[in-house]
Amino acid sequence: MLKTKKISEKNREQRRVIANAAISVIHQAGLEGTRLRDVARAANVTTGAVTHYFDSKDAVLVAALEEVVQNTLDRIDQGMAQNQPGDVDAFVARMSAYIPVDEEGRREWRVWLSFWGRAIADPVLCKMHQDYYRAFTDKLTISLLTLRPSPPARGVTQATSAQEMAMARECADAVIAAIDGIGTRATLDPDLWDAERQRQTLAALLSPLLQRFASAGETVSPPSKG
Amino acid sequence: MLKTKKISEKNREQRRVIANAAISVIHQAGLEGTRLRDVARAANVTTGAVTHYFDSKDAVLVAALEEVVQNTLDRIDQGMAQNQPGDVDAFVARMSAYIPVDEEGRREWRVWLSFWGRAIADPVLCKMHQDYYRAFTDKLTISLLTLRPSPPARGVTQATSAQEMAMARECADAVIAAIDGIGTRATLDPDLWDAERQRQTLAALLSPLLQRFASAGETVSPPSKG
Amino acid sequence: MLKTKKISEKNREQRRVIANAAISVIHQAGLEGTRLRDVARAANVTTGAVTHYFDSKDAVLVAALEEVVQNTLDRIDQGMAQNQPGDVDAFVARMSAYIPVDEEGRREWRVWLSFWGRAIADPVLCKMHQDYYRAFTDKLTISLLTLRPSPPARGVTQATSAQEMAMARECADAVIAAIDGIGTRATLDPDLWDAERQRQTLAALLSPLLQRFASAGETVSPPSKG
Amino acid sequence: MLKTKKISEKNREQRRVIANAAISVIHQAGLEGTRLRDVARAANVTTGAVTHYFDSKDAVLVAALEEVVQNTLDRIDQGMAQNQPGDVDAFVARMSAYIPVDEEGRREWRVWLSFWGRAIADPVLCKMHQDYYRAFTDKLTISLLTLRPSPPARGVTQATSAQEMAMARECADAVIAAIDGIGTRATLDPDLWDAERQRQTLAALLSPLLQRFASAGETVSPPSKG
DNA sequence: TATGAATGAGCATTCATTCAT
DNA sequence: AATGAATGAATGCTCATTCAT
Repeated sequence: MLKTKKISEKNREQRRVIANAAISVIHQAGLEGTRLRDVARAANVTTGAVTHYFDSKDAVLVAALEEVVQNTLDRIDQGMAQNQPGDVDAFVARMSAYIPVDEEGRREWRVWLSFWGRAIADPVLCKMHQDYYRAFTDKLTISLLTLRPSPPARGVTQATSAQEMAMARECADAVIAAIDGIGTRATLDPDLWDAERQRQTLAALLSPLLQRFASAGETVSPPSKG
Repeated sequence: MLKTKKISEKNREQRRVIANAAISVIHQAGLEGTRLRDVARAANVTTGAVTHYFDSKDAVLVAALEEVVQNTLDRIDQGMAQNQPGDVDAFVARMSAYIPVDEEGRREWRVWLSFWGRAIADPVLCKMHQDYYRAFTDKLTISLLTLRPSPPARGVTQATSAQEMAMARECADAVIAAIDGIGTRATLDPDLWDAERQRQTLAALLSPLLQRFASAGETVSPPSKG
Repeated sequence: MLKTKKISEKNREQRRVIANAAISVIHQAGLEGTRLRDVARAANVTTGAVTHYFDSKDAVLVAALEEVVQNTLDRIDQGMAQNQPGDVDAFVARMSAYIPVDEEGRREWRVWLSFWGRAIADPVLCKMHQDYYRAFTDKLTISLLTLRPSPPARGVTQATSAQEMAMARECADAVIAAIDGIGTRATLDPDLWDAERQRQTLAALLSPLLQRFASAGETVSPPSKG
Repeated sequence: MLKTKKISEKNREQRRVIANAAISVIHQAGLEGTRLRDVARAANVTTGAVTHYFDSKDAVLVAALEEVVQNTLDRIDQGMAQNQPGDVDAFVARMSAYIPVDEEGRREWRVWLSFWGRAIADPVLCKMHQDYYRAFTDKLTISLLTLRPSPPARGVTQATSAQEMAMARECADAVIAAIDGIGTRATLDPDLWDAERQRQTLAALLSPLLQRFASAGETVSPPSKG
C-alpha cells in the first residue's frame, strides 16, 4: 500500500514532467509542430514512456493545458487578496500579472494562444476553456466586490445586493476581456508591445471602468444605457 | 491582351473561390483538421486544381487568411465614417460590428482564432497579423480623432497636436484590445456569450474610456499616472 | 496535297524541335528529372503542343534518343572514310570523335548514359540500343577491313575471307567497348578525365590491338588462345 | 554497452537487408521504377520500417549502391593477389571477374548501370562513383606493377620509378575502361554477348596492351606518341 | 516499468494526360 | 493546330500508436 502510493506519486510526478516538456515543445514549435517524440526527448524519456503515462497524444496536450491553467489559477488566488476599497490603481497593477509582461508570461501566453485555435474544433479543450474562464470570472467577481465601500458605508443593510453582484460580474467580464485582448496583441507582436505599452493599455481600459464601479451607488453601465 | 486579362481574372477568381472554400473547412474542422482534399471538395474542384492555383497547402491557408483580413479591413473602411464629435455611443455601436454578434461574425472569428495559434510558430502568418493590426490601429487612430471637438472649439490653432495623436493611438490600442478580448471569449464560449453580453462588455470597457477621450483637454491616461 | 506535305514537314520539324528541347532538359536535369512541362518550355511551346505531336512522354524520350543516335550515326558515316592500310594512328585519331572530348560530345554522352539506365527496364529503349550498336558494329567492321593490306598483297584471291571478317568484327567489338568505357568514365568524372587522358587511354587500348590486326596474316586473338 | 552494440548491429543488419532488397527491386524494375513500397515488401518489412532506418528514398538508393560498390571492392581485394611477373593471361583471366559473365555479375551490372544514369544529375551519387573508381584505379595500379619483372632483373636499383608508376596508371585506366565498355554492352545486349564474347573482347583489348607493359623497359604508350 | 523497433493509415504533392475552347 | 486549365492516380513521407522484450 505504501509502495502503491509511492508509485502513484511517481506516476503523477512523471505525468507533470511530461506535461511540462510538452509546454516547452509547444512554446518552441507551436501546437501543430509538436510531435510526441520531441515531447519525450524534452522530458528525457522515450516515446514509449509517454504513451505509458498517457492514453494518447491528446491526453498529453490536455495535461499540458491543465498545467498552464493551474499555474494561472494559482497566481490568481495569490493576487486575489482583499482589496482596499477604492484602490483601483493597486487592483489594476495586480491584474498586470496576467498579461505577458515577463518571459514566463510570454511563454504561458504562447501556449495559451496555441490552444485557443485548437479548442475551436475540439470539444474537450473547449470545455476546459469554458470551465477555466467561468472559474476565473467567479473569483474575479468576488474580488471586485471588495473594491466597493463596505455596505454600511453606503447605508445598506444587506451584505451584497443582487444588482451589485451583477455589476461586479459585468466588471469581471470586462477585466478578463481586457487582459485577453492585450495578451493576444502582445503575444503576436512582442516587438511592438513591450511591458509598458501593455500596462498603459490595461490601465486605459480598466481605470475609468473600475473607478465608476468603485464609486458607491453608481452603476458600471454607461449612462446612455440607463 | 484582353484574353490575358480574362485569364488572369479567372485565375484570381478561382483562387478566391478556393480560399473561401478553405475558410469554410477551417470553420468546420479547425485549422489542423483542414485537409486539402476537403478544401477542394468544398470548392467543387479536384485536389489537382488546388495545387494548380497554389504552390502549397500553406499558400492556400495564407490566401484564406488574407480573404478574412480583407473582408474585415473593408468593413473597417465602411465603418470609419466621420464621427460626430462627442458621440461616443454611436462609435461604440459601430465597433460592435467587429465582435461576433452574428453568424458571419462568428464564422470569421473562428477562422481568425485558428490562425492565431498557428501564427505563433509561423513567421509568415505572424507578419501578416502584425501588418493587419498595425493598419487597423492606424485607421482607428484617425477615426478616433474625429470624436474630439474640432480644434478651434478648444482654443488651439494647430490641427492635431502630437500629444493628441498619442492619446488617440492609446485609445485605439485599447479599443482593439477590447474587441479582441470580447471576440475571443464569445468565440470560445458562444452559449454564454450572446450578442447582448458582448455589447454590454464592449460598452463597459469603451464608454468610460472614450468619454474621457472625447472630452476636450483631458488625457486618456489614468490620473494616477500623471 | 501540297498543303498536306507542308503540314507534314512542319510536323516533322516541330517533332525535332521538341526532341532537341528534350535533349537539353535531359542534359541539365537528368532523365528522371525531366518533366514534360520543362521540355515544352525549352521548345517554346505549351504542354498541350507536346502531347499533340507525341503520343506520350515515352515517345518524346524515344524521339530524343533517336536524335542523338542519328547524330552519332551521321558522324560515323563521315568518319568511316576509306582507311589507309596500316595507318592505325589515323584510325585511332578518328575514333576519338566518339569520346566526349568537346562540349557537344559531353552533352551527347550525358544523354546517352541517361538512357542506358532506363533501357535496362524498358524493352523499347533496349531494342533501340541493340539495333544501334549492331549497326555501328557493322559499319566499323567494314571500315576496319580497309586497315588491312589489300588481298592481292597477301597473295589471296578471294575478296575477304570469313576468318578475316570474324577478326574484323572482334576488333570492332573491342573498339566500341573501348569507346564506351572511356566515354563513361569521362562523363562521370569530367574533372579528372580531360581530352588528353581520354585520347591517351584510347590509344593505349587500340594501338597495340589494331597494329596486330593491320599486320597481314596475323589474328587479333591473343596468342594463348590460339 | 553490450546491449547498445547489439542494437547498433541489428540496425546495421536491417539497413543491409533493406539495401539488398532495394538492389533486387532495382534489378527487376529499374531505378525509376523502384518504389519504396516494393523495396519494403522485398525486405519483408513495412514502408514505415524503411523510413525508420533511412531518412529518405535517396538514402535507401545510396545504401543500395554502397552495397554493390562494397561487394565489388571486396572482390577486387580478393583478386588482387600478387601477380606472376609476365603472366598476362592469368591477370586478364582474373579481370573477367568484373564483367557480367555470370548471373550475379549481370545482376550487379544492371544496378550499376542504373546508377550511372542517375549519377549524372545527382552530385551525391556522382561523388560516390568518382571515389569508387579512383580507389579501384589505385588498387589496380599497384597490382599491375607486379606484372613487371622485379627491378633488379631490369638493372635498376630504385623500387619503382615515377615513369613506371605513370605507365601502370595508364594501364589501369585502360583496363577499367575495357571492363566498363564490355560490361555495358553485355548488360544491354545479353543475348548477343555471352561470356565467351565478353572474354574474347577483354582479351583482345588487354593482352596486347599488357604484354607491352609487362615487357621490361618499354612504355605502354603507342610508339607514334613517343 | 520502461524500451524503441515496427506499424500503417493518412497526408500533401507531383505530373502525365485529357479536353473544352 | 494549339492552348492551358483541370484531372486524379500514384508516390514519398510523417507520426501516433502498438507490442514484444
